[in-house]
Amino acid sequence: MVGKHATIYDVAREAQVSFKTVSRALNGEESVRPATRQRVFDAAKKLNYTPNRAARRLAGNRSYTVALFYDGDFSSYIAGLQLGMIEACMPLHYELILHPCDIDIESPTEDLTMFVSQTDVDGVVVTPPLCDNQELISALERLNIKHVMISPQDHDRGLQVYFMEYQAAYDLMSYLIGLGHRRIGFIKGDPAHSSSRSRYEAYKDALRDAGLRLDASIVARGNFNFQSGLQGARRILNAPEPPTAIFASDDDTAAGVMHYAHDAGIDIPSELSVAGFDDVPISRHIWPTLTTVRQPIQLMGAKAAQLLIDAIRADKAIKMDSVATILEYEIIERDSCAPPRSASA
Amino acid sequence: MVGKHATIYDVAREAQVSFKTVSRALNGEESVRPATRQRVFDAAKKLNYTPNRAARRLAGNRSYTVALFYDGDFSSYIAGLQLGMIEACMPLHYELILHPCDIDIESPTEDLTMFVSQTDVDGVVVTPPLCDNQELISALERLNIKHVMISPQDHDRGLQVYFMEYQAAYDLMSYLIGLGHRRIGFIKGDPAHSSSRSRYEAYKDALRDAGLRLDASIVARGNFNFQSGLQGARRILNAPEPPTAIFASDDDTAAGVMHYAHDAGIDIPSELSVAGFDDVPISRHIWPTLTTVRQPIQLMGAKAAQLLIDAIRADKAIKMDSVATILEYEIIERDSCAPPRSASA
DNA sequence: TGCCCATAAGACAGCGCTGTCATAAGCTAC
DNA sequence: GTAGCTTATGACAGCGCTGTCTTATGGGCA
Repeated sequence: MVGKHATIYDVAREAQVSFKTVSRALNGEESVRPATRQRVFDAAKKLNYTPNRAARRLAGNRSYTVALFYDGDFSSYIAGLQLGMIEACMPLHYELILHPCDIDIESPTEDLTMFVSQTDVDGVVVTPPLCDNQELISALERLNIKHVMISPQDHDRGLQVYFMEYQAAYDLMSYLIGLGHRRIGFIKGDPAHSSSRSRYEAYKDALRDAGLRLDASIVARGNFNFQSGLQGARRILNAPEPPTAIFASDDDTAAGVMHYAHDAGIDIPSELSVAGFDDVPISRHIWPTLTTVRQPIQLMGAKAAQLLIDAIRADKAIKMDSVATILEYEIIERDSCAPPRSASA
Repeated sequence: MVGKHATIYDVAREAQVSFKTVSRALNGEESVRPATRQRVFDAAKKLNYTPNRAARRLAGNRSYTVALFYDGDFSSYIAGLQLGMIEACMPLHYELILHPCDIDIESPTEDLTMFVSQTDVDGVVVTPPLCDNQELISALERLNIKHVMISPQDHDRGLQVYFMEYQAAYDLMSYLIGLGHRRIGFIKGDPAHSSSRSRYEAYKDALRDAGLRLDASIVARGNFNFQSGLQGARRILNAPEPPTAIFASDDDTAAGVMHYAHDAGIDIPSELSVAGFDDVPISRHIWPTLTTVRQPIQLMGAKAAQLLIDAIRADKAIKMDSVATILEYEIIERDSCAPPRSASA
């Protein structure tokens, strides 16, 4: 379909060089004289040439494909990473495959190594909580499978992209405390994710640093989802002494909290402030709009893909022991947080 | 990485046949004796053999890859289609590439044909509103690019997957009317989507069939997004005689309507019923939960991919003029709709 | 028993590239 | 001008399959 493609031979003929020189020029190899390279480029452009990927894969023994390995639902978070990765992959002529893994059912390590060997992807981006699975990461290292981790716990190992989780959560707490809140509830994230721990630590530290008491009756377990926000809010808002603000470990959880509050006739933000984390689209669509921390999710995906492809290309070159890209976060103030009544009264 | 793969030659040696016979057996071709086929299968399994995709692509001149062509944001709708497609593609050893297209900026036809020729995907799934772009579809037909349309307007042309849009919207209207509503507002969808038209037609017909008057002051334009729900609600709820219910053309729009109502202190559902369309996740996460129509989005994606791959494989076989898969919809009753006050009073 | 045809299996080329090695061209230094 | 080097370019094989053509094998029928 869509007519025949020009091949490397056509370009070679047009540029009056051997097909091998075309290959070299187009792949940016060193030993091609600038003038020759230019001739090749011109010929390629004239013939509207694009290399045949199947042939490259076969001859080069690489797939020019990377995978996004994730666990659980295809959340907005994963969708964001995917978009970022596509954005980075396209111009480099790499393709992206999604690979969902059910962490509960079978060994994710086996699942991933099988997948890599069958699809021969050149590398993988590993998302939380999989990137904190020691066995999995060790296996990737041992088998020399190129990989980049997104927001892992351990920052001294391998290629990774993250932002300052702890700092961001601490800042958000400072913001709430700055509004005058003295009793702030907390709903934890999925215990399998290391971010859950960082956020909780930040919560505790911020309380302590502000001279506030940690009260277990207004802290609830959670799971990074709507349901756990609902349940957490039920527990916390029915505590003997309910808080004036709740910091939910992510936006979906916060949406659950707000849902419960609405049901219970508790006004947000006048009676209860709610803050989330992530800044996924729902935070702008719920009512009132949610104050949260913006993670640069899509950018993280793009950076991860770049890092991965660089590593693939460098391959035999220097072994990069640990390279991290640290991105910026931002607190997004919206309508779900306000000074507590007591403070304003 | 991950050790060497067995090749077709290894299998051939193991099964004591020529490599060509292995190829035939594994590809399900006719002329292989059952006993031979079995030997080949056993050998393949024993050696844990998987065909090398790059080699197949190169030799077979096919890419074993299909694309999802969409316009605008990567919405939950597109995400759902993608998941369905992946689900169908995986077992058939096909890969999926996403291809976003900005319908406004350049010619989508040129964009798509360029894309197909560069990536040599074997086929494309075309989503609304692109699937109603006559020029685009004609080009695909002319160039003999295999394609499946999702919910197109014209049901007599090409391969397609859809559900009864009009009927679904009509049913939802009947539901609202059945609750006792006599003044029902409507917010249209993106005029570029043919579904917008169907839903609006259904709205008008249902009103007429129930002997109700169509009142332009409670009908608003829209765009299938949160923002247009917000704006539409402002217009409709400030009309001289506001409605007791609003049917929003999709869930995001409905979320916007609910947001506006909350801001304006209008209680849902006691003062205003709101219904959406699609049943994307947000409909369960907003408050109150949204009554809507469930489209089997993921299933549509899966069916589309199946249809597409079947068509690719059939290729030289019978030219299928028009094959449609029609799926079921379902009305999901949640908390955002109730009888109007006047009726209950 | 022998001939013919259908069906099963093999031989071979080649898809469009990349890797490796061989060779030509260009440059310096004497 | 020429040895002796570096650098640019070319020749060639081969990646692991599929398509096409050719050859073996076996069964039916006279």
